[in-house]
Amino acid sequence: MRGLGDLERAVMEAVWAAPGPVRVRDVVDRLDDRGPAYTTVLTVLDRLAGKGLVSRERDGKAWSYRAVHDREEYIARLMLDALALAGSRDAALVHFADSVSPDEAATLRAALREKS
Amino acid sequence: MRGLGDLERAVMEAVWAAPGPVRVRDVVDRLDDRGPAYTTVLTVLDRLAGKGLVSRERDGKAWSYRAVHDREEYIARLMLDALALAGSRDAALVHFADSVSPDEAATLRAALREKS
DNA sequence: ACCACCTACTACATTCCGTAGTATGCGCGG
DNA sequence: CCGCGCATACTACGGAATGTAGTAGGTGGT
Repeated sequence: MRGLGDLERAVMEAVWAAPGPVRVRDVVDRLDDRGPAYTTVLTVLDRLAGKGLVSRERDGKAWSYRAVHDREEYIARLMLDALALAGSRDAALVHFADSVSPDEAATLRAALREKS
Repeated sequence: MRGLGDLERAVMEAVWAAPGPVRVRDVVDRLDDRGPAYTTVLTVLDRLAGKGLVSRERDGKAWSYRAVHDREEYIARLMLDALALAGSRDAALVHFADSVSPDEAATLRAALREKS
């Protein structure tokens, strides 16, 4: 799956930012800097649902949308997708490890310790 | 920058696979399974140059192209780009660390040990 | 019954990418 | 010295993704 467009990403941000399921109206309100039309947001949410990134559920008259994966999970997936393109996954990982900040390296070390 | 298309990626593979700079003809030959026209490859290489992924230099009558970054560097960059989209980089890294295979975890640990 | 709000469907412009033709330039062989 | 062969620059076109939104129609509340 190709990455998301700008608006799609902004909509996902809005969905992730909300504590629970959101209605289209909520997303429109959170996106007032962009000022997209209600129907534009509706279309984007439909497309995101088609891509499996959000799910819909009835909420009275309207639909509510919720993210299928949380944001960090999604990011981790993107990173894995990138990694999958590498010829040598190990070599790519080494480059990656070299590129992160010291703080992030510490986070990674800790997470890897937990892991096994 | 949006990710590359299939042909663009295949062309980059060909460029990376070569030991040195490649001419358009070389890339066409390496892509005979796809059988793209010479001019198609030329166009793609131009676009890749426009994206800063390859550089051109004169080689007699023809141009030669070389990858600006090696393949693993490119992959690491993609992974960092994905990471940059995270709200919490740390949380994303933890998810990522949880997702890699044991072998890859070992590679990461080793690389992180080297690092500091 | 009517208004406000929601949804489903449709539509259109832009950009990216795959794909390639055409026109043109230039060096080498005859 | 001229044409052939190969390389390049420019242009083009179709399909998919994305941003953007209108229109028609349903439904609940007043």
